[in-house]
Amino acid sequence: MTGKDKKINTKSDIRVRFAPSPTGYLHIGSARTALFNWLFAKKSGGSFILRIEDTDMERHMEETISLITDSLKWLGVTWDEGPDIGGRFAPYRQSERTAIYNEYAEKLIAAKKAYHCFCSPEKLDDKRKKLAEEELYFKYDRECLKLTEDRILQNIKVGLPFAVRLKVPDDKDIVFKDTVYGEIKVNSNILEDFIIIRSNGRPTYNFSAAVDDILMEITNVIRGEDHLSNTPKQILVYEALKKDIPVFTHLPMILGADGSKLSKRHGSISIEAYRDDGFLPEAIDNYLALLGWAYDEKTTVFSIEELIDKFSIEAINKKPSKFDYEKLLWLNGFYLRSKDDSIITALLSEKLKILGVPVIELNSKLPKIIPLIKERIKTINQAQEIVRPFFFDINYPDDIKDYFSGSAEETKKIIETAAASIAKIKEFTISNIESCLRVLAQGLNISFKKYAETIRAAVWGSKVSPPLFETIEVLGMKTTIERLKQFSSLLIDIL
RNA sequence: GGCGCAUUCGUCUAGUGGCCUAGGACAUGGCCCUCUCACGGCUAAAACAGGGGUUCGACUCCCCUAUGCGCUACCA
Repeated sequence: MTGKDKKINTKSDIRVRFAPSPTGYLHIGSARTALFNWLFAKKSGGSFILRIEDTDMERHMEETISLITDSLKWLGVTWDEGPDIGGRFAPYRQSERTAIYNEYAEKLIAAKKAYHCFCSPEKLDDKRKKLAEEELYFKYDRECLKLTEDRILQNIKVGLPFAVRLKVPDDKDIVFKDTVYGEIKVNSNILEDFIIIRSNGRPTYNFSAAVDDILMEITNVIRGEDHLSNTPKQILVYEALKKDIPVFTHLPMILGADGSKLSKRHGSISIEAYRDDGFLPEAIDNYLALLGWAYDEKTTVFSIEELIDKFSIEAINKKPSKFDYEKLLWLNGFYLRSKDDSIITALLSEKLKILGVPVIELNSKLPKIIPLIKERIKTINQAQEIVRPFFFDINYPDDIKDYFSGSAEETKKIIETAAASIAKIKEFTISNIESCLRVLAQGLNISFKKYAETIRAAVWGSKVSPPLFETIEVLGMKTTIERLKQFSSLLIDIL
């Protein structure tokens, strides 16, 4: 309405959460979910909560928690409350909240909205299988709902293991409005009395997530579309507890290039892997934002600030998207090109140090090298490859003779004249190297194109290289001449 | 099987009944720049899943079909 109603970047009561299960690294899809939650929180001036959903101790792997938090931090997704920093509603690990879930389950039992179930998983399984043979679907038959109070007490007393089931109301339409998918209506009859507390005392997902979202005062639930079908169950928990439901926003899935669920078959799917492969976090963030969201009809590049500024839940679309590695690569290259040389230098230095290049050599060469390769790389790892001949001896490939088009005689002449003339250059500058080589080519009446391809093969061992004169300048007179001679002797063998 | 959701160029998408001869980006082809490769510029090819309605008019609304995906666990 009026300007003062606009609440951007001021504190608001909006509270969102990212709730990963620590079963592995942070993958693409989860990262997108985290990003959208974070963008929404930033945009609305709300709080972003990190909660670890580790209720299944068998699947849970402790080490992966730091894997996930490290990746989030790398992406720039920061949290206001979480397991490591605490907050008003601590603890933020569900494994530390078992007593809370049990307390709420007890309340529900007392209110006759949930009940003890002594059926063993094996027994249930048998029933399921039997019905499956007739192509029928098993829905829990409420056997334990019929148990008398005395019987239940007796069972508990003798130590019979039990789970707790939520009593799902009969024939009730569960309706909610998803901000992306619109109104969703499901009849409760298709739902069984699902388990909320397992026989080991731990809650199941649909219960712990709902309870925590209530307790942590989550206002907006933003998560993957795979949870859309679970939402009615959680709403039932909200209703049983007499609480208002939050605003639900489900995000379309991210699929592999072939349209199937994104998996290792499709290449790297962990954020960690992209970091190791030399991607920039801003490129990943930007790319992820484009999956299921668009600002207008032409903009594709967004800085984090622009993303926060322009992001809106309303603009999220419903269509599942396929992960396009090529486009990510292009974006990363784009960001790399826009970066200050010093940033690329720092990133590349790290990689090169590991390969054993002395820091002093790095410091002297890299400032000259970066401008030469900046427009030729899409990742830092590609930079590492491209830059190799500047730091290590080269091996000529077996098909090296296909790299130049002249005759053996001609090639030999080119190499020899070059070696002799280059050795005489007084000041080893780019322009002196250029004029030296151009004069040589002219003198031999050879096109410079052809001349250059031969020199390139000799000093770089490849058909492609960074710009020749600049490359030679960085290599230095000594190395250049050594390579020309090395190449020359090789020529004798292959011609 | 049941329930739910989706369907615009190869891919990400714009499009909310006439602005659409459907726009942009990546990828692809061509041209230019050029010592190679890139970068950059120009340019080309490329889509409304199918069938019914509704309407003067449908990419846009409704129905059906097809296809895909998700949920249907004492996984999350």
